[in-house]
Amino acid sequence: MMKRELNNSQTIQMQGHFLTTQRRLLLELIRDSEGHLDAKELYQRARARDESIGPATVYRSLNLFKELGLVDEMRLGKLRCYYEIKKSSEHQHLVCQGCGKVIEFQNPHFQELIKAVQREQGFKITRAELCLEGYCEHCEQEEKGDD
Amino acid sequence: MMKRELNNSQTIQMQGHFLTTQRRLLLELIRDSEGHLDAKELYQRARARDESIGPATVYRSLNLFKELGLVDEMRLGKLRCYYEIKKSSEHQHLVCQGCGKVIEFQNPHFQELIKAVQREQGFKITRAELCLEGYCEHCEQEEKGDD
DNA sequence: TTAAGTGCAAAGGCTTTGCAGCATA
DNA sequence: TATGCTGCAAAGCCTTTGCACTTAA
Repeated sequence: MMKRELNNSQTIQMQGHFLTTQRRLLLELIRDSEGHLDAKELYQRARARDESIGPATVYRSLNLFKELGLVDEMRLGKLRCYYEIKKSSEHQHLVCQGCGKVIEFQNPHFQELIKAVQREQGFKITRAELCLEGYCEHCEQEEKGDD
Repeated sequence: MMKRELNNSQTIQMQGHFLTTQRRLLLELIRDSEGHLDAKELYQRARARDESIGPATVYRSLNLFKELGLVDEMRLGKLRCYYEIKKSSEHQHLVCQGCGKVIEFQNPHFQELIKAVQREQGFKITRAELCLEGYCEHCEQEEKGDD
């Protein structure tokens, strides 16, 4: 298990806010999770590594990270928000309803779609999020078995 | 202002559950809103027409309607859930961040995209929801003015 | 050093649940 | 009429806020 330290660029990105032990931990956890954690889960993982961290710090940090543009907030599956370190390249998410696995993907049709809607509806689109749910190959097999 | 009554097909769709005064009112409100109400807003509108209705009834009814497949639940904009009477044809939503207007649209690229992802990721997709946010022509103008 | 950040606990929203009375099929 | 539904109130979550203490720059 790699445990890279957050580097100086992270400090710079804090834009004057302190990069505290707690914030560093939270950023590490978000990054290491490959981006599919909700606030509650993040709190639990943080707690496992720092007994004294409180939920308030988690929520405050998430809000700060969002504000600074360090993490993206996504609504996948049910109603929960998931967080991930902001990436330069756009990608969308696919959630397996069987095992909860989250897959990231990119597809040229997506950009096509955005452009088309922008043109046809006369909207300037600022945020586009695609929520796909379904069953991965493995869970699809199991589903069939259960019927 | 048209105020069509819910017809018998609605009764049938209740699948054995009572079509009570409250449920009829809620379904009417959801339908008349053209589908972009969250639970709180629905409660307020219901309250305006029936002083005595409580939030519990609204939430219970929404859960029932979802269960029966009478309404669709969508996550648009912030984190709120919006409800609309289920329609046969698929459509997606576009929210204006300026005025809150919700536009429904369909675009062939969307189906293309779903098919492509299904094929490329080996997923069986069961739910697909596209969340677009931006500024409509009118609000885009105002934005420019404010800068 | 000192302003910003933290933990704790309490408060705030929204949603669900338990229960006695009411209304629909 | 009898079960299911409702309203009320209380409880449950998740998230935010206030305050005194701590800590990073």
